Amino acid sequence: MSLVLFNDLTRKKEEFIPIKPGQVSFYSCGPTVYDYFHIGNARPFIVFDVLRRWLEHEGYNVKFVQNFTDIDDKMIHRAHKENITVQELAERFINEYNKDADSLGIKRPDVAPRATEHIQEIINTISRIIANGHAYESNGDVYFDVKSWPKYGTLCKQNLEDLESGARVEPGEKKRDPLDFALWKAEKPGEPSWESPWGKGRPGWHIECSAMSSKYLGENIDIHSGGVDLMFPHHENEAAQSEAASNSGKPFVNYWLHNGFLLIDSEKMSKSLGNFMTARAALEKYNPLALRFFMLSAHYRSPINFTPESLEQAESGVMRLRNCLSDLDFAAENRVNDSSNFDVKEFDAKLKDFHAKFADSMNDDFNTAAAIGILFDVVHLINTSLKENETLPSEFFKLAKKYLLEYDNILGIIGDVESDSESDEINALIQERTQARKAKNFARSDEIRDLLKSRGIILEDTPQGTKWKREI
RNA sequence: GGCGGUAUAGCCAAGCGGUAAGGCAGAGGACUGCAAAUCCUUUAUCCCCAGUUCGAUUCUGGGUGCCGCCUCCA
Repeated sequence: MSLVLFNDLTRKKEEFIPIKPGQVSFYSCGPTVYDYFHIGNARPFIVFDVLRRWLEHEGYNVKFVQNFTDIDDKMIHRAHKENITVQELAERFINEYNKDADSLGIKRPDVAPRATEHIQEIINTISRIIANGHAYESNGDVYFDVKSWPKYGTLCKQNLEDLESGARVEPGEKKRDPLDFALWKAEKPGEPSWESPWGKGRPGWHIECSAMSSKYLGENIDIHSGGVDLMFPHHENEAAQSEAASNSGKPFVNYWLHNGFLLIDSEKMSKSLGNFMTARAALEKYNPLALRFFMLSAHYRSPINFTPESLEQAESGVMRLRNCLSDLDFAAENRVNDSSNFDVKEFDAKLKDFHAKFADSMNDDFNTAAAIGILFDVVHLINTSLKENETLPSEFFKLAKKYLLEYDNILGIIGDVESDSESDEINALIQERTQARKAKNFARSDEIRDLLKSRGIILEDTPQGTKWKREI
């Protein structure tokens, strides 16, 4: 089965056919770096990270671009409030973004362009739109002329009249039509500004993505992703700008992908409701693997509800996956026997069958929830094999681990179970406990177990001895 | 008002024409000094009402509930 994606342009699942065979140009809307990003922002970062990894796994050469919006109203307000420059604010929160994204196991983009480093490209793009007759200058502002662009509204499936009725004009704007949106904003006192053919000013919000995506990916790109709320106006405007600038008749984007909203306790997250949570705060409370598991346990287009219960469930699920891997490692040290009569061929055949199902799920509009289901089937198969066979051939361990790691390389929800620097001390305590158990000194034995438990180390007694693992 | 999404067990969540994956939690059992992990067993008239069909959770129509977008929020 080949990859099928739900394209918001057509509202249908479509077979994914890249512009250049074997290559994917992928632009994902990044954060506005005025604050820590929140747990709702984390969803697109995580799910599209997984899509990117899946494409790479399938052999595509993916060029993944995710921007930093480092100049806009929010940036200006926040910098003013903190009494620092917009640039200082951006530096700080780009850094914080990278910290949190790294913690969440999100691969860095191939290119992470910043709006303020592409002012010239933005100005060029605007100039082309004006030259092509789809934008106009008005007292130092430049606006996109929506009425001149018949395709406007095709992404969000709205007609101009309906959009018009919902449009509002901010005081001080100099638009010809309420639907027109700013490409360039004339300088205001105390705000950062750049020289342009229309006087000093700064870019509007949408134009940076048009300018930067075409610079790094070309005028016609394969995939563009973001949250559903960006569909209108952001992506609608981006498409209009990009296509009006290139004037090539080619679509800006072939596949538009939008993730569903993350709710907190069934409500939209907002500061006024008091249910706002940064990714940083979530990471202090929950394991990153559990956060990823949670994000990937539902289809990316469905809304998901962030609750303490759902995160606890995710943590339990992650533990089950990790237990399998650590049981496997432990058994690999104690129970290898190449003359075991375990049927490796049959095992391999089953794993291959699961592998095909996993791939089918991922290829079916990137159905990570179903794929995780298959992963649990694999885990169950491995657990049962470990249970039913006292010894197993080394080929069994090789295969089991190969598949688990392959899946985790895409999903990133199992993580590393290797022992660490503390292990010498832990092993010494375990040895002491083993002696105590031999002497039927269960009081001491349980004391050691509780001591380690309090440090997040779980002991498990097996016929091959005591194994330990970390809580997540 | 316009556009759109969604409704599956106690909870989370796939499936979407041939009578329901998986996970979490619970119950019983095996194993264990006790645990933990794991294994076995167990838990669903798929929101309601019509219709299409040999057959619908799955398609169509109509309800109802919840949610999102409609100018700078992923």
